[in-house]
Amino acid sequence: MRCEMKFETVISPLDLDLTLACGQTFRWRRLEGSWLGVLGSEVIRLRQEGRTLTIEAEPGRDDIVALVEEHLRARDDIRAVQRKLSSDRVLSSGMRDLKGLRIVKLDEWESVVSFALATYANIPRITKMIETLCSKYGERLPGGFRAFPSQRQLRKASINDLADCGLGYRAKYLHQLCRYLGPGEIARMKSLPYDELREQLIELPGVGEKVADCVSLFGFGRLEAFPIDVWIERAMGRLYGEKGNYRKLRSFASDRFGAYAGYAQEYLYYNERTISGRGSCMFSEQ
DNA sequence: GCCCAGGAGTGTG
DNA sequence: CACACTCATGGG
Repeated sequence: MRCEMKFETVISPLDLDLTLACGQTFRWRRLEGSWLGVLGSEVIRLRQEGRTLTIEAEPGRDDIVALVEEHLRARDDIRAVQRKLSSDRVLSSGMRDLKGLRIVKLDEWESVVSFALATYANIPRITKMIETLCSKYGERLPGGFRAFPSQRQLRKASINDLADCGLGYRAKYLHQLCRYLGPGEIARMKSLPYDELREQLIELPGVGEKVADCVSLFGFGRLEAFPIDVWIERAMGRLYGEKGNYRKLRSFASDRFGAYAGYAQEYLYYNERTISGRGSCMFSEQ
């Protein structure tokens, strides 16, 4: 990548490593102390040194900083988030060490595809599936990078073509998604309240409650969404003694975390995955 | 080889 | 409503 444009900005608090490597997004690669990724049609390199975030990109756009700031949700008031969640005895102590972990804002279409593919797979595999899709169907970008393929680009692929990308049974869902969900529908859904957005997402093939909540949170930026996967289910049982079906756990989270349930979920998710890799728990049981 | 993964869809009691 | 079963596969 021949980066010619260079910018600096401050997003605070921010821990780029925590934010880009915790399973919200699957397209950033860590290389020699910086992060390489694609936002829209822009190849971007990010490097954090203290409070300074350095952004490098190809010349061509003058709003690269705004692009990155939107992706990292620079306008989120993390202090307000943590103040609100600090009333929760379980989260209050450990979450201070995670204040640099920010929710990211993904492209809506990319989020639907990514999390529909993410069912019943681990993160390395999800990463590979998406990488293969991008390399086969995404627009060519400088430096051998690829944009995330659009709905129209993916429509050209048959179910077998998609299965050849290692998608398994998910190939059929993606094939249908390309025919049911277009830019028009996405534009319309942006203005819906969360509960209606969620209902309409669940109507899509391959999208159930969990995927709809991931898409609501990461794609449509609804911070009240609380996706419950196996890790969160485990964490809620262990830390809160809370067990049951999706509806019950979701209701518990909504009552407890309210408008910032998405951040609470990210803290719990990070912690649960970390301790399974022989780390120690950041949160104390209730 | 075995186990499990940021589950969804479908059928049954 | 709650379960049970299937789906297809690769990474650890």
